Amino acid sequence: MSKQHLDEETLFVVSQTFKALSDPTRIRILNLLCEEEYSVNDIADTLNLSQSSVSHQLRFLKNLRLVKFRREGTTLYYSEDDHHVMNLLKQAIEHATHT
Amino acid sequence: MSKQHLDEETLFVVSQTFKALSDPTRIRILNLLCEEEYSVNDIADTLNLSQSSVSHQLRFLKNLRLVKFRREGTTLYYSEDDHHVMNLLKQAIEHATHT
DNA sequence: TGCATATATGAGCATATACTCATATTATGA
DNA sequence: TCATAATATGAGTATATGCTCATATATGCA
Repeated sequence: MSKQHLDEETLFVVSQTFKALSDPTRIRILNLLCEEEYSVNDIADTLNLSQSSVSHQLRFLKNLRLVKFRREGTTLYYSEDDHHVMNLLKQAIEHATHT
Repeated sequence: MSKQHLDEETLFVVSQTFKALSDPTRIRILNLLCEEEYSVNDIADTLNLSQSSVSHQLRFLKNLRLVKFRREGTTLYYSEDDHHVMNLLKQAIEHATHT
């Protein structure tokens, strides 16, 4: 099941994935998006964050393909795009709240 | 299942847990320890890291109770201490190697 | 075209982090 | 007690990161 030696690429992908989940702001954003889609400003308002900060973090998450978006006029609605990673987050939250 | 709002402490615990898993060196160390116990120098030799670096990272992981150790003379044998977090790591590795 | 709204982006800054080097601590055995 | 082996720790440094502020881009509409 688990490998004796981890190659460079696997190591990079895994560390980047967890890095995405290691920041409280990104966790809060992903925790919102796992329920339903949100616009950038809705995320900022809901979580009391600046528009710029949210946009920067969304770009980060989009680069890792953890979120996606659809356009409606000038508004972009973001939603989750990696069920597996979202599952890792949910497990960790479950674990943290049960201890 | 998932909470609407994440309280400060949950957010902190979850982010710290993923931060532990977000560094390639720590991933390599944990990947070793999930198989069997290793001494500090064995880890350093196996992974080609300095003794100091390994010791610093082990302290980090020990503070989060992700690893534990037993003493045998002057040698400390480290092993995993959080099955759940190890499971998160294994899942991520599995996922990364299957894409 | 011109203006308003929504979002993206770049620069700058303060903090966090992971490493190395040197040294301290701890336990063992002669 | 002294020397050695294994590990821990502190200081210093280079890089990464997450934020803010200002500005750019893009879409819709009059």
